[in-house]
Amino acid sequence: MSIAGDLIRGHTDAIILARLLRSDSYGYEINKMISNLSSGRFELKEATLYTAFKRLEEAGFIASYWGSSGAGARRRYYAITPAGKEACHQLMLEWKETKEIMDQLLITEE
Amino acid sequence: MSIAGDLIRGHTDAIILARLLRSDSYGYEINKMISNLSSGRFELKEATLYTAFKRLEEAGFIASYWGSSGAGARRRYYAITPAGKEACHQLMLEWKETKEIMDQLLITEE
DNA sequence: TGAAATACCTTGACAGGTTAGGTATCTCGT
DNA sequence: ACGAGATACCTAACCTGTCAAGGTATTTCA
Repeated sequence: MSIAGDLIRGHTDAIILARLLRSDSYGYEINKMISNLSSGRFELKEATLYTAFKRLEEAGFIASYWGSSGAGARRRYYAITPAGKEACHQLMLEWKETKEIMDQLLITEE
Repeated sequence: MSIAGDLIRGHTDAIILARLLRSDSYGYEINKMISNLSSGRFELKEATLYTAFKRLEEAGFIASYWGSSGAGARRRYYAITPAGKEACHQLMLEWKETKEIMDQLLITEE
């Protein structure tokens, strides 16, 4: 990955929630989506991902259920909750503000 | 402040170096500049600021000297080094890439 | 049958930010 | 003269999210 995790830190929850806003999904797939959407430039480490799931579930922003596994390894699916949608919206606003502020702070001309 | 520290984490060095690219300055003033440039929406904690100075100086990105204090409390000025300019440039590119990637990752439409 | 992909999870260490203190000087109003 | 508030610096201990490194189990395909 070309972008260090610390640069994204504080935004991983937003990333995950944004993915679940589209549809229910499971860890492995979400990680692939993130890799694809960033053209391979960013990838969440598995430990980070699962820690985030735990954090988000404890916060009530996502709920999990085991996929009705007919074939393939078992999958734990996650669904975003109403509170999670609310939080996602909020986090996106914060990202917008972070961008504005950072761009201001990095200006070097008069 | 309206923006949590974790959202900026990993970018404080870039912010400080960008300020010193303009001119030498000292801790208290840099903090004021950051507050002003962000319209009061972001403020580095003092402890964060001074640990960053220490980190940047140890990395050889900035150099410090005591201001010729005629009046007022003593001030420790910081100047950016050539290596610091290089690092600043690099960090700005990383910020640009972070923005691009994050914007991709937060898209929820098709 | 064995490698590679899929899929999940945990533990311990680490780095950077925060909390909560501390010191000292200068200015200004009363 | 005195106290409040601004200026200006610094540190130790803690908190939190990420990461490295390990683990388990199943399916696919050569």
